[in-house]
Amino acid sequence: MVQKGAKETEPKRRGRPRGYDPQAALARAAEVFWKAGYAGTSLDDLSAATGMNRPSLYAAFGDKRDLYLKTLEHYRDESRVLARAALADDPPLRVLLKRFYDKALELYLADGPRGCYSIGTAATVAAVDDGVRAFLADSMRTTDSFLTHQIEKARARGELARDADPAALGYLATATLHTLAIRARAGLPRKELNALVNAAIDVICGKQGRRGGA
Amino acid sequence: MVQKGAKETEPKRRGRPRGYDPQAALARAAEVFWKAGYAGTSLDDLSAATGMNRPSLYAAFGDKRDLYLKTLEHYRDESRVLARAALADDPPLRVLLKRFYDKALELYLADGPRGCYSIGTAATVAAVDDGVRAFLADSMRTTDSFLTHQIEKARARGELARDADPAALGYLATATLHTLAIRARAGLPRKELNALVNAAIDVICGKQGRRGGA
DNA sequence: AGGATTATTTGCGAAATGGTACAAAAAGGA
DNA sequence: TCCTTTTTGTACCATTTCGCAAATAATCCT
Repeated sequence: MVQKGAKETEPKRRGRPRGYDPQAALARAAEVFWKAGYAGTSLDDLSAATGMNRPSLYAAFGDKRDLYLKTLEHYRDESRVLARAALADDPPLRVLLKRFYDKALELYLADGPRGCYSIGTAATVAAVDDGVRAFLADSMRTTDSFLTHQIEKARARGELARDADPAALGYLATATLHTLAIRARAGLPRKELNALVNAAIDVICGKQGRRGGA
Repeated sequence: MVQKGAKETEPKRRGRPRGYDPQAALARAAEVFWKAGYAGTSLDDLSAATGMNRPSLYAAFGDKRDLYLKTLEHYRDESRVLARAALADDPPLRVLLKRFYDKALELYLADGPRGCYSIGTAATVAAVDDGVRAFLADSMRTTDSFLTHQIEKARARGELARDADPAALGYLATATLHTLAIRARAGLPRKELNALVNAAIDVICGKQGRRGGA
């Protein structure tokens, strides 16, 4: 029988070979959607970005909406990899959050001030498309849970005040990510975004409102 | 000479009278842009919403982008009225913030889960339109300043710890507004949004991380 | 009454958009 | 070699989109 997961034993597919890599095509498509949003991106734009003609895009990914949803999932999966990387050596909360936000900012500023793909584009579509709305809602709840869980761990390890409320701080940690996403897209300078990151970390980690030096 | 500002002495305008009120038309236009975003809203949609034919829309407001920018300004002006109303009787910071966020949520949920007009639609356009980006950046800085200023006042009045940092807390207060805007648009239930408001207020006003009831 | 001014209406045009049918290309298998 | 399968390419379609020209309507002014 066919061995799944072993690339070198994959049987030769009949028919003409694909001229594209699905993951690479999704990443290319996301790049153009990231700039102009869903409605502002045409099939010609997507075709040019992926190097695939329109019938090929349809055959590979379905219609425009299907493709967009797949790019959102692709972005979510890539973002999770980044989040997990921040946990690699089980760092203190302050270090974890700094890494997390810095990684996010790298992503949000990688190709000019594009901000977060999900918030920058899916928020607009969410009001008129239930599938996109569900994706966005899920995405936010996942972020809440991730950050709240890290804050709980930190409190249990004595890094936070005993009466710190992880749910409340988790909300604020997610709110920080969201505001960074929008501010990055609005072109605010990296220096301001860094200041915001440091401020948020100080508040969340218990140096509330202290005037902290870098 | 003509008396400006006195409506009853305004001279009769020559020519055919207008069949629309500019402010009402802007509000109607904003309603449709609010749902589908800038690129997802057609001139036919705007025409139907405002009751004005397309040439009239062009004559009154300019092209589609001009109209959109005018609706953003209209929304900004209306929002400022709401913010000032929260200040009417110079309340303590906790009361002010509660009012501010509650008013925002009323606006964000007034016609189903539409969220904030500016963040829900302008963020997407910002990446490809410098005018919209500038509007969004300005808008966020104005909110920062407003909230930071209120926090400074509260600290001066002894409502906050003496070492509270208004700039840091101001950022978090704005971040809270932004996350509410996105969550509302993503259809998260009002109950969750209320919980987030209460959590943020507790952290900002100095009951950091306490597990608060109701 | 006629002219000037301003607003609305009708109809149109060029271009763009999302999607599809079908032929051709490129492979595996008998 | 021929058949089957999968993918790509070409051409096309119906509809939508944004913007505009010109005629008409509704007012004020002389």
